[in-house]
Amino acid sequence: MGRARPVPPTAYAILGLLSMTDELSGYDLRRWARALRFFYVSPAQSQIYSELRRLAALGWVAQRDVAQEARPAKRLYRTTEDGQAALRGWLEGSPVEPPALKHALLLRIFFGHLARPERLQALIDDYITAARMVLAELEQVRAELGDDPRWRFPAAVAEWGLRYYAAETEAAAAIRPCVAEAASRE
Amino acid sequence: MGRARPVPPTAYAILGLLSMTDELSGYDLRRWARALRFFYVSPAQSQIYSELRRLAALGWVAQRDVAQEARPAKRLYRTTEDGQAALRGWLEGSPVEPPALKHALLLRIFFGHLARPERLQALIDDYITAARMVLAELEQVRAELGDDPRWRFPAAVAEWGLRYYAAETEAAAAIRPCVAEAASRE
DNA sequence: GCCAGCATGTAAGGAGTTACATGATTAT
DNA sequence: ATAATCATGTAACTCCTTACATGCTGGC
Repeated sequence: MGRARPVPPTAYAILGLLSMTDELSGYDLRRWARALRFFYVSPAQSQIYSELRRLAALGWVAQRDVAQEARPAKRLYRTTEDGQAALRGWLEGSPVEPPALKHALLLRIFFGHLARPERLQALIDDYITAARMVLAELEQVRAELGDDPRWRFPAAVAEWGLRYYAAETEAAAAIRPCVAEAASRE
Repeated sequence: MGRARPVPPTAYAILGLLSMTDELSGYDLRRWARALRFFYVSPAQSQIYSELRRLAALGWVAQRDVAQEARPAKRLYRTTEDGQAALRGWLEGSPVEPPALKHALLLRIFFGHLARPERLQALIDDYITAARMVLAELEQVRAELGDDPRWRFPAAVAEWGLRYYAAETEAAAAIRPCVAEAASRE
């Protein structure tokens, strides 16, 4: 019973989403997976389907085909006992990867010596605007989750996210003058 | 003169590092690239070499082989005029990708209903410890950069990083009790 | 004797993406 | 008319990673 090669986090993410619901199609999952976008790259549609096939092959999800009138047929998935056990094992036993961040704005600021300062400031301003929009979204998400114990953990993550994006706007605003200083020099 | 397919950000990152220095080998770059690790996944050694070959093929860097006694031969790279122009074009003209985050801890907390609360708390504690270590590193980096105008932009990024990781420790500490609350329920 | 450092490179493969294909229904 | 929604799936490709290969020098 050799443990096969490790399953990627995205597969666990999909399995986890299924574990919080009853039965979902790949199409449904695409919407659910958007909930991850604040803290985890939400997978492409094609990947959702391929991960579902992987999970089915592992016996971690069960599938059921449902015909519909006037709509394409659905394939509904739900977690199996093995799937729940796999998720629990992942949560309890596997090492947590360090967060992977690719911050394209910071990459550009890092090489800011080659840009016009006004351009950098504009990029920072755009970023603050975008972060504020995420904040607004997250506030709504947080409100929708309420204090329903069923969504306690997503709610905790949303609260983290609120702090996260608030800190981003503050950090962006804080370094904006440094870039301005560079502007007044050249 | 059809614009070929876009060059990945990592290539610009390497080009940018070369633009801040005189001449570097792939081996040297591996160390320099570590500076990116706080805000951008720092590339694997093999990728550094392959990106350098790509940049050389584009004419954005020039290479020069240097024989050494008692050491393997070096291949030193420096940016060309075209390379500088490409970097400037990237900074000024190309759209900034939204930050991509893969926060494995938050993914696990999101699915926390399947974990023992003590486990989640331990994960959070580990994360806080790790974030504090990053903070210590960043403080040192920031101190080393000083107020040398040459490193103004890296310094600004380091300051962003200090806020970022401080916010992470705070967010982690803030949601820890929510997880604890779950513990007292079950 | 052994490991770290210097220095480059190949091979294999996994994770993830975009774009395409199909086709009916409903709303604008 | 046209777009969005429902619903799944394939093809091609890129990015990036790990592991391996090579080999000399210097310090402990």
